[in-house]
Amino acid sequence: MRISKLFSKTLREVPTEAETVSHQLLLRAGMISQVAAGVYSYLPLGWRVFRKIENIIRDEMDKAGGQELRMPALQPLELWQESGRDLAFGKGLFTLSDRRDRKLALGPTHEEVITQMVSHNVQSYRDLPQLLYHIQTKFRDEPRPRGGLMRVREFTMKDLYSFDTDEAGLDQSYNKMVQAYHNIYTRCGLPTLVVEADSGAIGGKDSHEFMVIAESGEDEIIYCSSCQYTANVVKAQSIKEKLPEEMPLPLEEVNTPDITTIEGLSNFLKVPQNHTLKVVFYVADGEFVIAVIRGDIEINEVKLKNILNCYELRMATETEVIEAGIVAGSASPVGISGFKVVADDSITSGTNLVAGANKPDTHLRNVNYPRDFKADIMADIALARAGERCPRCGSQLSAAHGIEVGHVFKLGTFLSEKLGAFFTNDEGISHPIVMGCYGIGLGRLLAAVIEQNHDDKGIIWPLTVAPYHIHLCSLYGEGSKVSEVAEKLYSELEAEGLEVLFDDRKESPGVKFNDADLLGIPIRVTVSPRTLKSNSVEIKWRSRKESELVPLEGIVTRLKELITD
RNA sequence: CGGGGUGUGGCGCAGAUGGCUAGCGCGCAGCGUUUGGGACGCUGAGGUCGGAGGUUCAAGUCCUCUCACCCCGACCA
Repeated sequence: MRISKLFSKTLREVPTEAETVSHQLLLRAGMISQVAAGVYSYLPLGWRVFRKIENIIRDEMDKAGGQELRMPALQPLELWQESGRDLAFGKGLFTLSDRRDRKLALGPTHEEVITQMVSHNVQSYRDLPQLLYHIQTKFRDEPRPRGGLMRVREFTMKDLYSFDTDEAGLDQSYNKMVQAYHNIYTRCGLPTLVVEADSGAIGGKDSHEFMVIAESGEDEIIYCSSCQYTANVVKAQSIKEKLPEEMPLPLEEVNTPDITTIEGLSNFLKVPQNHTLKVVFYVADGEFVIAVIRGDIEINEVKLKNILNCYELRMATETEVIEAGIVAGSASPVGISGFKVVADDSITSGTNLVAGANKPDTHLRNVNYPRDFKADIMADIALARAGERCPRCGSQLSAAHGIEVGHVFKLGTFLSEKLGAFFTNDEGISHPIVMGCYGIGLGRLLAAVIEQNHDDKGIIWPLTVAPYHIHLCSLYGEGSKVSEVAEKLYSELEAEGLEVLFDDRKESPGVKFNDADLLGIPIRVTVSPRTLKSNSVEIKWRSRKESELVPLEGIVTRLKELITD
């Protein structure tokens, strides 16, 4: 490809809307173009990278025994109502009506479609296991698209679904996929971490995410460097410090003027924060819920949501709290009734705690569980934090940010049961098929590759996903011998099937080199009067600092070797 | 959805107290001079100032409404 003919242009200045590195570089290199919030076009160079990633994924899926098929983006809404997941996805589901006013959804994922299809095609244990996948556009009405390709509303996902007769089979399929995913990321030049994850709207039991560690990542990972425990914060656990037991004392009211925060309370009464109780008010699918936790710990809303088994969980608004007759700032579960109380198990340790008195400017000393209040649900709803101790080995936990580039789920049988995907086993008994699902967002993966492979000048593509392998630069070309040599080299390389981007423009060396650095093609080959003096060209890897002069003779085979090594 | 911010040629921006032909840099086109890390000169093209309504002799500038986009939070590949 000649740059002089290339549709996209590079940008000198960083577009103001771009914050993350990959977004800036994709825009500057002319790889993508925004159409609406969270909706992008891929321009020729970006699309080439996309297709390379797609092919790597396809290759690994096929190697793992996957069969590629293709399901539609447009799906009947009924299917979602049948599985009940229209509620789980909520507003994230794009819906529309056809001319007969039949309701349709743009698929945010494809479990329903494939499960229904499998229910028609699989009757016997002899038909299992199956690994089916496709690479298709997904639509999700994200509350907030962001970071360029990081989080968009229309995106391409590779999703594979496994169908097995039992848990052991599922485990096998699951492990195959985990291995295939590792291969994919490695081939894309991305080191990833497998972390324990929450399954969210997808549902199911075990679930792991593949994370690329990056400052710009949206996710927080809690990990233990001594025992390899790694989990998404929303899932992570930590050991809660046990507090010494004392003799329970009688309840005592204290006046606490204008004290409404745990910190203020702790300072005012000279009581450590871990000797206080914190209450937070939520609305879970319309029901008012009180969450109680030790004052020094934060509530993990994902854990809370899972315990409550609800579709929508949000903090209660100020008016809802007032309408519930609660004194915010001095609230506690002591002496309050009519609400569901969920308590973190941290409150079972420690005695004589300080909690609100449910009266303005008043708190209670010597609150003891379960003497003074009861919880409807007692569970772990705490947010784990770096510095706390590992639930597995007791060492100190650390935290890092990550980009979620893949997610795998052991779904089990809840969907096959709902959608009627059963098989007959060798004893003639009908069983629900055991399912798993495995997704990779291609655009996000592409962005993550850039986040991991760039410098202040631009992108540094790994050879495997680079839009082209060779960036051929001719300096001061027009009408000279340089042009003759470069043109000849270009056609020879193309004839050999090498992927070459040829900068044949009438631009100064500075412009060409800067563009080459920005575009990040792995090998730069420069032809100029200077190199021709010694009958050679200059070869420079984008990833390295130094360059070398290489004789023109045999240059094509030399380059071919560089690329295949 | 809550909070913050921005909309002015393709890109980045400037346009106090309203004032006459809306500027600058980059990019783009033509000509000339340059030539290994974003060269220089001259000439030129390109703008419904996000949109609608209003105030005024006069609106990019003031008022009302609205739309879009970005960033921070609650969600996900």
